[in-house]
Amino acid sequence: MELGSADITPVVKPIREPRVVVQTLSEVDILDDGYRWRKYGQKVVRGNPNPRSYYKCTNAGCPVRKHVERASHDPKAVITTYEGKHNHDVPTAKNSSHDMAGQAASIGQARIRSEESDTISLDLGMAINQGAENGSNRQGRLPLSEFGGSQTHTNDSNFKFVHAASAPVYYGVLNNGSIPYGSRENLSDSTSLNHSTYPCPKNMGRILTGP
DNA sequence: CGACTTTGACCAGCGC
DNA sequence: GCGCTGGTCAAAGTCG
Repeated sequence: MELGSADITPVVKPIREPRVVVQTLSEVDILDDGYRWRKYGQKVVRGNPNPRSYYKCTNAGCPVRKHVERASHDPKAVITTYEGKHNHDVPTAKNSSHDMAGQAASIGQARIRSEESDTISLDLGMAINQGAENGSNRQGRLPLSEFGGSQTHTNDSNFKFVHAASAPVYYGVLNNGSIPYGSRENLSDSTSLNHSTYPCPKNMGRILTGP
């Protein structure tokens, strides 16, 4: 549409699967979102002394992958990047008594469907409240807002702030595969540092799980 | 015994 | 063309 066929190079990124970046404050790396994950790799990436772990959904035919890495300066900030969409139900076969699995199933696969753009409908099975985004405005200092301001193309990528169980979670939906935040360090820097004393009521499901 | 984690090696993409 | 970085694979090991 721009110039027809001169500048556009759509072939570069054939990424179809929506990418969802979830940042949580947790002491554990593995966020039990109800699905079964198999670790298939670990790598130390630049700019972050903490290794990044690669997980795949163990369900047959499920192409979902997820990368888990800790923020460089925050041992409690865990950045989880989901890629793909679960094409199966939550395997709540573990113990759906009173565990996270039950919660996730109960709350229903958080279907993040953007109203602004038909981005994704990823059912992560995590406990996510969509309505929490309007109530909390404290993340205004985050670079996310900056991102939203400068990036007028909300169509291509939108970022959402939601509450997962009650832990501050930043939900980023990428439709074009680009990174919403310019520098990850900024994100991590202002993420948990300011939320050291977030008001966790009582409903902290699993995100902030303690030993 | 099965499922999962760990770890090293290999491959592809990108920048210089 | 070369080197670096990120991502994935596969074999071995560990735990329940």
